[in-house]
Amino acid sequence: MKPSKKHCLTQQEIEEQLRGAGVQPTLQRILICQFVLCEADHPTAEEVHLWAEKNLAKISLATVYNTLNTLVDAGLLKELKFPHSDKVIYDDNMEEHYHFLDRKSGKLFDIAKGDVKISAQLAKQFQIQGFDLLINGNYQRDLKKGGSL
Amino acid sequence: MKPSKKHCLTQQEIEEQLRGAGVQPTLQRILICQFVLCEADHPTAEEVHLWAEKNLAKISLATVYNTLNTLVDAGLLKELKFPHSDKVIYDDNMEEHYHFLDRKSGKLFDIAKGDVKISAQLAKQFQIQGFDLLINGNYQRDLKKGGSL
DNA sequence: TAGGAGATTAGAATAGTTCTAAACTTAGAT
DNA sequence: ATCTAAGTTTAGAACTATTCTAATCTCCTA
Repeated sequence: MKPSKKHCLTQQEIEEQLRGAGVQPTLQRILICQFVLCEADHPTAEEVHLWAEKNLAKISLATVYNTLNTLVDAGLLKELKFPHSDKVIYDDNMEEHYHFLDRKSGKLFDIAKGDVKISAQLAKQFQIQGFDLLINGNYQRDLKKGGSL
Repeated sequence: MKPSKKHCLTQQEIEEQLRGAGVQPTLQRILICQFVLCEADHPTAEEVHLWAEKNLAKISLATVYNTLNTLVDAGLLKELKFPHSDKVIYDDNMEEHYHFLDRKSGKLFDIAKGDVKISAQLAKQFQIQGFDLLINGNYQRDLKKGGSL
């Protein structure tokens, strides 16, 4: 069972990433990066705020939004919106990719672009520049024998 | 140049459709159906409201929302949400289909399911039930010689 | 150790939609 | 024609997610 944390970064590394992206590495920003770049999985602003409140005595919701927007502008985070929710979802996977939505849990999974083939035969008026694809269905963990539940 | 109206219905036919779907055909509902089922193309609630105000002396925004939700529940209309806008968009095309978004104009086009082939090679944990696909790009009208602009 | 740019903050504002509770309309039984 | 009950419409309040505003705070540079 591998850990679900994608990539753990030290505070140093986060500071460097921020500075490299032209963003002043303040306490609040470093903390939020720790969460959104290392721990979280498709969090909403609300989830980031909740987490930040636990890990930083005092932080305002406005700062959470400001920071998330700053990170998006700096190219460290992607902003996503899906039909099943009105909340913006943040994704630190900066590769172009698609998503799978588990209908039961509402949980999102990244799907590599290479795992899906899309071919569209459209009238030539339609000049395709990109696809937004949300696959929805059922995520069934522990399918293999000896699943650990 | 064929008219863009998809299917024109008489007031009678609309009343029948409503009754058939178990919805009382009130004046407001018939009027709104006239617009969303016959005239409009992917309207928002706001657009429906604007149109309704012009064609019916007095109608409240609440009624517009109530009616649209009633039509969705009755299976006469689909509710769509896309990442480029926070507004719900209504679609009277009840076939399963995809959409094309013209980046410049923000205009949406229905894309028949058969015009697009999607094949996903995912781990078997992912049991696919459906795809939400938004193709985005450039809609270039008048590509053929003799375009009428 | 003062100046100033930039960051943070609380709370107001905004947008889109839903809720509430009262008034109105309608359908059906008489 | 009349009554009643159920269903519809309405204005405005409420709600949710997010952005804005303007004051305060921080901290780099000189």
